[in-house]
Amino acid sequence: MKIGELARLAQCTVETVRYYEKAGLLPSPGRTGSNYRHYGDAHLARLRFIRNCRALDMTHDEVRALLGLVDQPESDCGGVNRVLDEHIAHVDVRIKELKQLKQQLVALRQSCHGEQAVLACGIVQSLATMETETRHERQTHLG
Amino acid sequence: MKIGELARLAQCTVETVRYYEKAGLLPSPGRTGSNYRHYGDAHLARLRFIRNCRALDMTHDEVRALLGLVDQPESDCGGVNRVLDEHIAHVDVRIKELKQLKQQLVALRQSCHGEQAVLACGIVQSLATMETETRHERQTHLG
DNA sequence: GGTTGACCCTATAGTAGCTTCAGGGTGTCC
DNA sequence: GGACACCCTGAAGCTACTATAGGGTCAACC
Repeated sequence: MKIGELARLAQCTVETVRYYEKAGLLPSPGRTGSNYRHYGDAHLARLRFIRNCRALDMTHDEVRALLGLVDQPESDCGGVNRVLDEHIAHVDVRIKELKQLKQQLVALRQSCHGEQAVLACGIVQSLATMETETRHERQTHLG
Repeated sequence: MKIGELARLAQCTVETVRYYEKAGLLPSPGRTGSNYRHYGDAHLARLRFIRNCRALDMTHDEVRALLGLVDQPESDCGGVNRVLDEHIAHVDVRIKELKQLKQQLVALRQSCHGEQAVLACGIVQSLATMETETRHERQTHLG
């Protein structure tokens, strides 16, 4: 099949497919006489795998790691489990970070007591003077 | 003060300060005879404001909106409250998304029943065959 | 035979928010 | 005058794409 059909079947764009090829996630397919990419079912399966991983917010490095493991089908699946467990841990960390962030934001929001002037607004004053001991270094790739 | 001291006081890097200037968040300071940037306390206050907003995961657009409001100190602070409320809503949405993602991941993780071969692993099989009706479009700038 | 339209190709630039690097100038101490 | 910390600009790199420019291919229709 040609790239347009592949993309449709995997629910992504043609540009994304070409991008994955350049990024080394999807192997380069054969070409027709007119230089069109020509894909088979194995390509579709691999692309679906990649899209599913991406839908689960894995990075390309994580996907690459999984694909590397899948390409050794007789080896045991401990590595797969490990990648997933680490990814779940990333998600957990990010949820905790965001919950803490929300608390900070709600507290900040409450420091405005309905004044009229921006000058007197508790939010603006806090943002201007807060010493950022509250800095959080992002622990994961999840923004 | 020079850029190095400013950066130290605001807990960021010199490069970040120059980047904020180019991005239009921090006004261009005066220059010394040897073309060094020369900052005053107003610059420090503004930089701290920006860094605090960024520590709260606001985008540059959100920060720009807040700075625009702050620069009209007599106007009322309803706009500030609105920016904050919207940002809190973004954070809420992202927390919900991540919780749902975690559920998917945990379910996927449980589909491995301790097989040895990658080929038979329920995780790998799911990732290869799942139809991604579970696709989630990101609703916010928070990754 | 010409042309329309859907599809394909490559290469490049843009997105956010920085970080890093190359290649230089400045200022002060010893 | 040499070492070293600091400053400057401009461009490239990061992630995971998306978009754009400028072209080639193929089948159908008139």
